[in-house]
Amino acid sequence: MRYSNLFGKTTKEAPHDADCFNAKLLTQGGFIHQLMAGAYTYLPLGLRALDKVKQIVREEMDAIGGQEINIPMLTPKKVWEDTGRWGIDVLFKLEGAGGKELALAATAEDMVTPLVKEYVRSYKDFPVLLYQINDKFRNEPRAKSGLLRGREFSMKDLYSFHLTQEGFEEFYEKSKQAYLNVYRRCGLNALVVKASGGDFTKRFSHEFQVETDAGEDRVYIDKKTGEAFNREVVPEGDWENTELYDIKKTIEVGNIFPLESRFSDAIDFTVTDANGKPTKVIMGSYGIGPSRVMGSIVEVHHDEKGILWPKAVAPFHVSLITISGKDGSQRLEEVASDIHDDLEASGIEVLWDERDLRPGEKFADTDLIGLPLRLVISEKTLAEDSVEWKERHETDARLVKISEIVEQVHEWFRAPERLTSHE
RNA sequence: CGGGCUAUAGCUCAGUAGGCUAGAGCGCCAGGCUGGGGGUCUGGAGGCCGUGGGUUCAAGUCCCACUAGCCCGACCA
Repeated sequence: MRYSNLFGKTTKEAPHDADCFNAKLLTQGGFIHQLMAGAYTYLPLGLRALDKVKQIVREEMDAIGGQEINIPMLTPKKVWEDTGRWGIDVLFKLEGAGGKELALAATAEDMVTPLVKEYVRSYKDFPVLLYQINDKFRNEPRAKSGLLRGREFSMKDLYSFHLTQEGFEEFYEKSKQAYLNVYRRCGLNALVVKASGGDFTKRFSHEFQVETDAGEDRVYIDKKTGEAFNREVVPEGDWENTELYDIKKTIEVGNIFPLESRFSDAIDFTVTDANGKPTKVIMGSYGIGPSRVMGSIVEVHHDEKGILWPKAVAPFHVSLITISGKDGSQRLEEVASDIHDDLEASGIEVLWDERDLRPGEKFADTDLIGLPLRLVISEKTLAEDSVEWKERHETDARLVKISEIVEQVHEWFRAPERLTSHE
């Protein structure tokens, strides 16, 4: 893609009210634009990054047997009443034609449970593993921190339905692993944290937490066992005991939740088992917010110049910069165009900055946007039949022969990534 | 939902004690020089000073209300 065709502009100055790195850098880089508190428009760059996160989540959910569906975000009052949740305060309520009472989906147990009840005919249809990736709406009293806490945000929610406790437990552990795969692939190092099961269950639920200053949570890591706990399950009085716990400031990037039969009971959803006896349906819910993950990646991977996207979620893989003199040479254009086309043809996404700007401005922009590999072609490099190669996390550049550049980019693209934190 | 801060050009901001015919930098438009880290010169366009009310000879500036954004807290199944 040619930079001059890209919708969205970088800005030199940060927005006046940007507090945290993700809001500041994503806005400055032209990834997102705030519509109101807690709601952002994704511009082409931002949407590309978000879609990559979603795709990783999708692949990992498919890998553990999840099937993707899409439930409307506009929902009738009845489903929330049936589960006893019409009154929860984060629900956005609205009135439809004829005075119908509606709500925007804040989560989907209330819709997915009756759906499964209707389609399941026999114990042989179990387990059922359904997920969706779409926007959720929560009327948060206070939206904050860019993409980290919005009123409309993207969320993948998976729901599991089992008839046996063992079956559920097995899947629950599998999902934990799938979640860790998602974070690893996104360049995040997530802690598995025991948290309260809330009203639904006496058991622990599990949160996935990433260490960052922008986070609003605290995680307590038992110095003896290495186990991590959410504040709500740390014994009273031990909160600030740094002899017992390592305390870390974190952002929650996902959680998995044993629901037992909280929702299936609410709508009398039981199934006759092989012995002809009615059996409770055991559920679990598994949430992960791609938009919050995207914001967290920026919080963890940035430096004073801008973002450092991990290869797997970068909006483009390669930043190709041409530096032309006053009268740009024909050859410069041809070499760049060939490299661009060859790479794109093999699935490597290239943002070609062919704008007629001074080099410094292009370098500043590409550092801000944070694509993992930068290639520069100028009269200087052409004189060596070369292209300049510099990865975003490196300080020094080197020259690569034009004849070898495409193959070397392929190798780089396939190689496992060395991820470092830049906070 | 309590407490605080903020609102002036597209963006970031300045605007002293009420005297404004409202400024700067960046960005934008036209042109010159320049061409490997946001360079430089000349000219230009661009404002209901968040909204409504009040005080005053006079309000961007003071007072009240509202709206919006941000921060702290509470909340976050």
